Amino acid sequence: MTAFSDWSESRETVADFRKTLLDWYDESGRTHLPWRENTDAYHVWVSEIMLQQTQVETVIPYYERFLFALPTVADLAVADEELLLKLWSGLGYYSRVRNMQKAAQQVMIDFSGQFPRTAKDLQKLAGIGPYTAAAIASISFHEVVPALDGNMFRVFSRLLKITADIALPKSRQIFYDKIAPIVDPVRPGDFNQAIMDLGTSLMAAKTKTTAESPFARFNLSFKDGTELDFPVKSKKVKQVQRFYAALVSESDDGARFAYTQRPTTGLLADFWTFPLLEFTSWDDIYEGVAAIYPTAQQLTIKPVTHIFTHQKWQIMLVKVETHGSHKNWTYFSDEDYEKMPQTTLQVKLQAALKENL
DNA sequence: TAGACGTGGTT
DNA sequence: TAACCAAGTCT
Repeated sequence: MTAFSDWSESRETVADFRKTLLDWYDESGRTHLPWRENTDAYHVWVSEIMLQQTQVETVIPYYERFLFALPTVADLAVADEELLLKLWSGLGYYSRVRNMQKAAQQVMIDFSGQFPRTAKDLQKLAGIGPYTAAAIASISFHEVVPALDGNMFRVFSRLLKITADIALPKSRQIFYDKIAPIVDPVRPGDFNQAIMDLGTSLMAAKTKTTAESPFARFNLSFKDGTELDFPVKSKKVKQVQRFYAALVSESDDGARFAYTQRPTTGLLADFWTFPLLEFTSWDDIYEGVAAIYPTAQQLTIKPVTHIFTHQKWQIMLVKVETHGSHKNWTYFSDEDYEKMPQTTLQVKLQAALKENL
């Protein structure tokens, strides 16, 4: 092998890389993960969806609970949405679980209860894109396809100094074409999982390769000291600040609080929260609330803050007295509230309320 | 295609 | 702290 040169065309070096990777995986891979104990497509699917943009440690308890409550795809297909959202509460990206039920119904109706066995067909299911399709196809059905996730982009961009911008969708094909011939034809699922483990350990985002690494000799960017320049990634989203008053309205008997249901589309779709009034700046909130509810009392000194990917919310809890009915408000007792699926945002608001009542 | 979509952890 | 990262997909 010539230093500083692309080895992906060399049959010998590719074979060497596969063996090095799989030997390392057998020795150092995270074989103890619950979803690696059973390669049944349903199990792999549930884990892959949960793991999207979500860390392993967070997922484990959710995964165990979900599989216990819904052991088969048939169970998922007919489950109540409220149960699904309960099982997902706090995990985020709630469209994932809604799409999972759609996909389960597709499997039952369009595929006679059997998961499709190829990446191409798996992508027909709701919520399954190119990454998840390839992961399931390779792990459960031994299809020889690369599962291109953030780890694989990073690992191969460094190994082969691929400069395509991973923020651009069109770059996926460039990576796919480069990596597909490298995937181990005998153990494609293990190859993909090994790359993920590699990407979270020896080749994590801010980790630099050492000369002792078994992958140093394959790493072209390590050889010329440009490792942390990869992957090339352009897009950046800036966070928007938003300011809210969360209205705490007790029913006449003092036993229940008012809630409103969020719109069916968009952020936290369909979840119930305290009624929220938005203001353009922090300073407007006090006067703004007082204008509508003259007897309003501020309940919190510091606002509750909640950060989404693209928005930062600051919410002040305000106790209000209302006269007449608010069409969109519903009063729930604590007992009924506990039964409903809740987002982390609402859990924070509720906790702040209990502390300050 | 760029932006929306949750949450928790790290720097 | 604000920004960025973590097993992406949908519109």
